[in-house]
Amino acid sequence: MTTRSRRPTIRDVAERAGVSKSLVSLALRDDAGVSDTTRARIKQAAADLGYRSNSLARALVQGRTGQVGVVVTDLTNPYHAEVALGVEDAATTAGLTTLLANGRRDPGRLAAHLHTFLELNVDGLVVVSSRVEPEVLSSVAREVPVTVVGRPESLPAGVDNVAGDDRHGARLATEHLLGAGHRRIAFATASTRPAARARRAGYAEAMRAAGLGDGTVHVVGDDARDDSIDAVLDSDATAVFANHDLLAVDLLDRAVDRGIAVPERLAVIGYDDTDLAARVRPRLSSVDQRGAALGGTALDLLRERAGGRSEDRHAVLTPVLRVRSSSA
Amino acid sequence: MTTRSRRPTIRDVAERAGVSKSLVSLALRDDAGVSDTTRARIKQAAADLGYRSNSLARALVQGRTGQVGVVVTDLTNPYHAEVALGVEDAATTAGLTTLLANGRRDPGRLAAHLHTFLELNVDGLVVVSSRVEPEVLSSVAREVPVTVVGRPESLPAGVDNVAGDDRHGARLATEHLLGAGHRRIAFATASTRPAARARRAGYAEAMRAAGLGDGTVHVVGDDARDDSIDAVLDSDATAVFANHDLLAVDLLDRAVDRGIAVPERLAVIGYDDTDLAARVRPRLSSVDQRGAALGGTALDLLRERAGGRSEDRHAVLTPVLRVRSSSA
DNA sequence: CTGAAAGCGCTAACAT
DNA sequence: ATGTTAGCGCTTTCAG
Repeated sequence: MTTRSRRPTIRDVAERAGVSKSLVSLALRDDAGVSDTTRARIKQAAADLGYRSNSLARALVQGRTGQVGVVVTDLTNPYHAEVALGVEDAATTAGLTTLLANGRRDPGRLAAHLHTFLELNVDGLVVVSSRVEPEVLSSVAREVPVTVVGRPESLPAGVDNVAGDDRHGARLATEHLLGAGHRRIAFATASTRPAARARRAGYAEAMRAAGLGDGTVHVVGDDARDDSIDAVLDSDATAVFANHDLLAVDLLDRAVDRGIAVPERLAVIGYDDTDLAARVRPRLSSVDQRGAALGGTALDLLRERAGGRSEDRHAVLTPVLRVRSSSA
Repeated sequence: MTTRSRRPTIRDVAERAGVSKSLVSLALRDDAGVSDTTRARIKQAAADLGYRSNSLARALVQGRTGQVGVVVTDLTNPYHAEVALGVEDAATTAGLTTLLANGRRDPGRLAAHLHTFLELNVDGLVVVSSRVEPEVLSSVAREVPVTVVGRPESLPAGVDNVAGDDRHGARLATEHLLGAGHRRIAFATASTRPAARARRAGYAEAMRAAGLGDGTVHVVGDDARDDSIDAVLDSDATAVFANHDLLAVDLLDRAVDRGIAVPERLAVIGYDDTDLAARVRPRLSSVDQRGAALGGTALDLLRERAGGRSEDRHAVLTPVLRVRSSSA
């Protein structure tokens, strides 16, 4: 039953069609210079044998694999998954295949995956993580084009980057709340990394523009049960802009527990526009980073590099506000 | 800056160390029969050059790549993502690397990914989907070991399988509701595929055992706004067991909209124990299929095949009930 | 212990 | 239009 026999090679096809090895190669790749009749005969032979070309061998001789590696910090984060899908779509369109690996928020594991991909001779790498050491990025980028999606602490030379305009997104969210008449608007974050800092800056900017000083920033604990979540609810804020959806959902939850009506007594808005935002009650307003577009852009940058560009590019995408009932 | 120079090969290392090509190969793989001093010299030379072996070339000559392909129906489904992570963990432990591809619920795309992986000469395939055509599975399984995770309509010979015990899981859920005193318990599902049928059977079994006949089954529409969701709420049921978490969450939502108290007036329990279950309000009770364990088992089966087993194996894992406030 | 040579399956330059 | 030949980078006999 399980006839796991040796796979037919180009040689077997040649023999069956009664031609030479190289002619088979040409014919199968629809290269010019093969008569129609011969080509038909060869293709028939290949089909008969169930021949499928060995991409390993081809890659070895051509020096390129047509594969791009995507390394993601955390696939269980729907935003990251969305970026990965965006890369995959663009790659498929370009006739490339993607390999995906999950780093689980661990810089060591992330680096290991990058090296595995290098050994597989991928033609390019997309890093959906801001946790990879700059030295690692830069050493990897010496071998193949690399695009980082997101905002790492520092980005070495030789590496491309694409990120959402966090500052602008934060301004959108804050201005939306201001427009609804809120004055005491707080910003809450558990992170102090670059993306969070940019959002904080955008928030402060909008507050200042409205003559409200720098606003109020709450740096909360990572844990939903943390008292710092309560501190936000205990403040006099009538609206809170959370650095990401998960935090916003935690705030929503605590508010429900404590009988604080959302959005009547407290408006809440998140960031990332994950599935969760559209599922919780009340529906969470959120800033959409357009993850799929980020992923697609990352692949474009890779292809530009492969095409010869040598100066670094840092692309920025404009996010979009999705208003739902948590802030309406 | 971007010195994307030719990667050093085993030849360069040999030259630098002043030995022959093959000796480098032996030394680097810690093969016996190389003197310690020579080995040290060779390793030093390799390190100096930043040599990294070309896995393509190695795979070509060895006929195996050390890679297993994982094809998932829908990575945005957290349950599937969990299975994929389980495979990855087990693979890493076994010194294998995993390649991940996303099929987006499309049988055509799923099949295409399987073939891509075959061309990459993976040593085995894990299919986390019940949507791949049996003919595709069986043709693929002629070339490499294949394990399907889940319950496809039909499973061809030559393919291994691992699935949760859906019948048992459904019984657990139903018995839990019975134990809480419920009598009018409904089963709701949008699917009529094998997993759903098995859960329905488990539900009916538990109901009969309690002397409640076959119970009441609602086949609802896929869409949350569908009236059929309301039909469940309008029935006289005091508890509902939903075929999966997303459906359970839709029920929860509609119940909230209509002022139906959960769990006081209606208890709800889901299946899959996704992140969502622990995040919605009220917290959703759910049956945990133990996705990571399913993934790990899938890899074990693959390795057994590679080790020479020729008869098919169908492994079954026992699920676990997670009780939260939606049914307490 | 070390080196030379063959070959994995394919492509591409070079004949014919 | 078709065939020959020389590798891609590595492992693996088989002689020295």
